[in-house]
Amino acid sequence: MKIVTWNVNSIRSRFESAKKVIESLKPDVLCLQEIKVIDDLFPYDFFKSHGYNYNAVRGQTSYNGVAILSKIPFLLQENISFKKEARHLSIKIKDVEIHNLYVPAGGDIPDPELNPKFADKLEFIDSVKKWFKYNKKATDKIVVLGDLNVAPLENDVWSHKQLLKVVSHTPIEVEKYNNLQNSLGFFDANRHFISKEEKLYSWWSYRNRDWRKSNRGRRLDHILLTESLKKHLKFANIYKDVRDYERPSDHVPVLIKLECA
DNA sequence: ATGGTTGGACCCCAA
Repeated sequence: MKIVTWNVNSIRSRFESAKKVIESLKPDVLCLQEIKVIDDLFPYDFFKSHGYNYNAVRGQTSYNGVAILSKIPFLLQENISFKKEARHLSIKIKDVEIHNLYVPAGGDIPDPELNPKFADKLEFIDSVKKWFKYNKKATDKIVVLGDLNVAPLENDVWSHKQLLKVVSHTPIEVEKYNNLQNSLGFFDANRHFISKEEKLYSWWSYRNRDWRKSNRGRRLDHILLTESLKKHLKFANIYKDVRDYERPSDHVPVLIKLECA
């Protein structure tokens, strides 16, 4: 089973990119964030025409919004609510739960006292951590993926030193992120295959003339798995070339292959 | 230190 997570930054602006992503990566399950559309206006037909007959959409106008498109039937699970914002969707395929998350970006000022958006971000990560701790077991087969908006490792950003006070890589966020990761002993699918010593990004700002040349990337998109899925994980990759598509999202897709038991 | 760009709604906000 191939599972992809991708922050599309508006699905209605991303048809051409999405078509190419679907045709090249051929995911069985496609988890999207920042669809920026209400449920009624979601492009269900576009995905059906590409073989995704099963969908779960939790949209919102203008901001946020998450969706899961699947070629395989699934069961819709409980969603976490947070200030009426559409940031979580979860499904179950066989005995594997998939949780699609869009963590708040958190604004610019890395101080929860001065910046309510940053306070919300910390609170959101905390509440998700608690939710997993109370509702799930470390022995469950769980995939947590999405735009988690935190680059936890030194080599998840282009300059650890220069980003210590930049929202997405501040010590307080990384601590919250690690607490979430440790809640059920999740491991990082991409770092399972690529050493922590190696630079690895999934996002490059639009505000660069040449994203590839400046290469000031960050790894904000993640796939975390509980230990019981370790033996099933066969492959993980980040598709950097998608950043060069026409009208690209600022995030690129991240994929894992799970060999089912 | 600042500004750079994109998307979606509305005459600016969030990323």
